[in-house]
Amino acid sequence: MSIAGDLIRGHTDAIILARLLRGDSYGYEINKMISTLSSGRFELKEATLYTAFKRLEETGCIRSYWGDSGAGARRRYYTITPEGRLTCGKLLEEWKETKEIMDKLLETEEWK
Amino acid sequence: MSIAGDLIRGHTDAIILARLLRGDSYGYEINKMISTLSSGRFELKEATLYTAFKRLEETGCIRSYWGDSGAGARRRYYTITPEGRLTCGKLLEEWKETKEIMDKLLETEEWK
DNA sequence: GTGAAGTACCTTGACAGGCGAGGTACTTCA
DNA sequence: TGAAGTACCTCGCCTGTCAAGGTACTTCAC
Repeated sequence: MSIAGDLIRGHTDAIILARLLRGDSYGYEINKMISTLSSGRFELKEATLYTAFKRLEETGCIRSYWGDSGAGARRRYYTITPEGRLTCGKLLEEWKETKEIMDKLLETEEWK
Repeated sequence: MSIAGDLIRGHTDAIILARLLRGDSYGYEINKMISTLSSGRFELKEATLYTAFKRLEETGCIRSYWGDSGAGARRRYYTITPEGRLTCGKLLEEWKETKEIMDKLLETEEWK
């Protein structure tokens, strides 16, 4: 089964920020991580990812810099900003709440 | 805190179908249920709701009929179809999976 | 008897995020 | 030499959400 994009819509920022909380990273790696951690069931498309980066940078949640790549393709690294940490905390909180509420709404037993 | 619609995007169909699994209902009531069960933190907008009904009816997941309203505004009731039950099961399964994966992706501790 | 508030439905058009498709550029290895 | 992997990026379409607007009926307070 593959999970459609709309299911994680609104959560991509949270995923990215949570990853950056653990240290700087770059697009390709983050994409790989998502795919790996989800055993290939989630897959953020590149277009989606880079749009998200742009959005997050514009809102001041992350900053980017070019890594010095002696060999191989150049990488653009991203760092989370204090602003981003704040946002991330909020999004994590929201996810927790979303889960709780969704579980309540999807309960097929007992109603009223 | 209020949960933006994008957070449940892609899950509205599941919410509606899960509700109809418990018996026929109509738009206004479903909306109220969502608002009540979530203590006002989720709120499907009417436009969203009716768009979803239309979509679900077009895909054969639900069927509608006008309730005989002796008094008060007329109500359009919705029934879940066998097809809808199937879809609902699938969506519930997907939600479970989404939760697991999201939790893994949002873990801020341990990476690698 | 009138006007607000509640019940109940519906449509239109704007907007935003995801993504398919396409592109660039470099390296490694068969 | 060319395929496959790493790594970046953009354009334009599609779809779901929602603000705003509308209709129509009932109840209840003033």
